Amino acid sequence: MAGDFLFITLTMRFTLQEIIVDNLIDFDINHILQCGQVFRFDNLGYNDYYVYSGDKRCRVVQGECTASILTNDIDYFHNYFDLDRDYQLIKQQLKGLPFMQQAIDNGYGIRILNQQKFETLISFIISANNHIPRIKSIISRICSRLGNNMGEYFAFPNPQQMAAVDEDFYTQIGAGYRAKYLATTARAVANGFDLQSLDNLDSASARKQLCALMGVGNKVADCILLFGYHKQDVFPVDTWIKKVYTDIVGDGCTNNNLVNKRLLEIYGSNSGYAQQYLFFNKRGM
DNA sequence: TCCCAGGCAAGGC
DNA sequence: GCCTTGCATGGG
Repeated sequence: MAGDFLFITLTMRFTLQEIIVDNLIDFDINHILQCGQVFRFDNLGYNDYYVYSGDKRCRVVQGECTASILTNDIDYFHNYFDLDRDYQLIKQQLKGLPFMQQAIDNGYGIRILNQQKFETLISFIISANNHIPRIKSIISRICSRLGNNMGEYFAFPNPQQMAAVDEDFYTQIGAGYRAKYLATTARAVANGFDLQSLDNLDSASARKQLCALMGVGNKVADCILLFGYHKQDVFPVDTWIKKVYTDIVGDGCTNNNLVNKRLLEIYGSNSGYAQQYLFFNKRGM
C-alpha cells in the first residue's frame, strides 16, 4: 500500500494540467513574449513555447481559436498571464488616445505578465543599455550557473544564491559593467531589502525605494513596477519610447524625466498598458 | 565594420 | 537640481 501511495503522489506531481484560453482577441503568445517584458522563454516551434518564471515552467501551445497553457501549477500561471483582467475594457479606455488605435491593432494580444519581483529586478538591471538577445543570454547563464536544477531546466536563483558569488562571477558570465550592480543589489536583497513591502506603496514612493538599489534608475524602476508589481500608472522611457514620443509630441525634448511626465499626463492611469502597446508597435513586431 | 541597445553612476556645475 | 561622460558586450 505504501508503494501505491508513493506512485500516486509522484504521478500527480508530474502530471501536467491545462488552462484553456478560449478567446484570442486579448491573448497572443507572440505578442506577450515579444513586447520586451520577459526574457526567459524558448520557442519550440510555430506558436509553441516554454515560458519560465522563478522555479516554474509552463508550455504554451496556441492554435487558431484557443491557446493551451500546460503546467503543474494552474493557479500560478493563471495569475502569471493575468487571465482575470478585462483587456477589452483597457483597450476601450485607451482607444481614443494618440497612436493607440494602430498600436492596439498590431499588439492586440499583449497582456502584462505578473512576474516575480526579484527576477524582474535582476532582469531589468541587466537590460540597461543592452540588446534583448544579449539580455536573454546573460539571464540564461545566471540561471544555469546559480539556479536550482529542476531536471529539464534551471530555476531563477534566489537572492541568497545570487549573493553567494562576487562581482567577478558576473563579469565572467558576460554582464559587462553591470556585474557590480548585480553583486551589490543581490546582496542588498539577501541582507533584508524587502521587495514585497513595496507592494503597499504608491508608485512614486516605491520607485524612490527601488532607485536606492545599485543599477536601478528611473527607467529600470518603472519596468520593475510595471512587470513585477503590476503598477499601471508608470511609463518606462527607453530609447524606443523616445522615438514614439518624437512621433506623438515632436517637441524635441530629450530629457527622459520630462518625457516620462508628459507621457503620464497623456495616458494617465492606463500608462503601463499604453506603453506596452506602443513599445511593441514601434519595434515593428 | 561600426552602430546601437528596454540606462546607470559619478562627477561637474 | 540638471547636464555630460564613461562604460562592457555582442547582435545586426
